[in-house]
Amino acid sequence: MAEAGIMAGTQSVEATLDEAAAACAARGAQLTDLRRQVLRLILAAPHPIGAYALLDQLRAERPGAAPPTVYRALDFLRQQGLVHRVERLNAFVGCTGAEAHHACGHGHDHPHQFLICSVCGATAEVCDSRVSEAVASAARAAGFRPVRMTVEVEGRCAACAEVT
Amino acid sequence: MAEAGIMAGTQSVEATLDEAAAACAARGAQLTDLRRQVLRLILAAPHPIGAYALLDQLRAERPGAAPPTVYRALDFLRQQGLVHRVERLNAFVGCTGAEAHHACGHGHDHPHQFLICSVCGATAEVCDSRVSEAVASAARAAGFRPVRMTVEVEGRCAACAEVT
DNA sequence: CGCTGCGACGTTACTCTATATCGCATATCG
DNA sequence: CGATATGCGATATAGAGTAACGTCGCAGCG
Ligand SMILES: [Zn+2]
Ligand SMILES: [Zn+2]
Ligand SMILES: [Zn+2]
Ligand SMILES: [Zn+2]
Repeated sequence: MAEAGIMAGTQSVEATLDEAAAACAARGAQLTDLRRQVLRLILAAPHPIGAYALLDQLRAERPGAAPPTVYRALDFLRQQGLVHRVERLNAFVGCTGAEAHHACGHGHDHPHQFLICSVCGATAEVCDSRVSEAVASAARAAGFRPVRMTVEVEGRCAACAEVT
Repeated sequence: MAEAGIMAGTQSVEATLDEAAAACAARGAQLTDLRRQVLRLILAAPHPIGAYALLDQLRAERPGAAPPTVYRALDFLRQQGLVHRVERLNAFVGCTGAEAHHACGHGHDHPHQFLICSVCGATAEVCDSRVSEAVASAARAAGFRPVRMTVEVEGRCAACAEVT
């Protein structure tokens, strides 16, 4: 596990961006310059990043940027499964589980879980089918028809747990 | 408005408030008038209610109320396990799983899951230990030490699923 | 060519959510 | 009595998200 967000050197980010552009194109969508810039900022951030922090950084390249600018890009990136929203943090993070989903045949709106370290802020995405099935099963047992689920765990990451 | 599934009549609300006051007292905390008013509003609401909707209603009885007024009360009520926050909705709801937790020996910060109907807005709290254990187990498998978890499922409740 | 529809983006102006402070009153204790 | 803690009123500000409208560029078409 390449430690939540600390991975991704600059090269790797650009490579990911190219892959993302290809994936979008394959679905008839296009990763425009703006969307690419926003995705680059998210991937370059060490941790989940808020919409307004994103906006501040974006303004360096695009002075006219306003909240709708970044939110529209975020909506697109989320639809494409390139970015997830961390509800507990009101922040956004790049999807790091794509390979697994492709292997499992999942589309671009796949079930996932977040492990959020309350010490260092690192956030890791995991995709445990036992979890998603347990949740779905509990929901159905209550007569509920599940569509989307949010599973976020707060605690201490491996690195921060050692220090204790 | 008993549509939210597990609804409480007005009498039941007052009874719940008395129970809550007793539970707080047993822990050395006090359910003051303000906190009681806020909890009453939450329990009387048919659905999870936002902090500012709460504030509007609170001002009817307490004209000077301001955001910190309601947020302080909410913080207290959450600490006491009387109220939960629904992250997906930025809203608050009364705990309806208290009996189960007492039976299980859980304290006042118990693991729970929400089923949120995207059609009618009804939100049900369930406490499935298989879910919380599956999540905790997945977290530990990643070297993570879980402390608190948020599990929220969006979909259709039994009533709204029938209509299809 | 001009017309039209559409998607992406710019721009303004808001609403809603949440927190930071400051300050005052009371209560409780040594 | 002073000292500390809690509850709460009041103002201000930060952060998150949306509505509404306008503009530009481009594809399709008569
Ligand atoms: Zn993902
Ligand atoms: Zn950590
Ligand atoms: Zn509960
Ligand atoms: Zn429903």
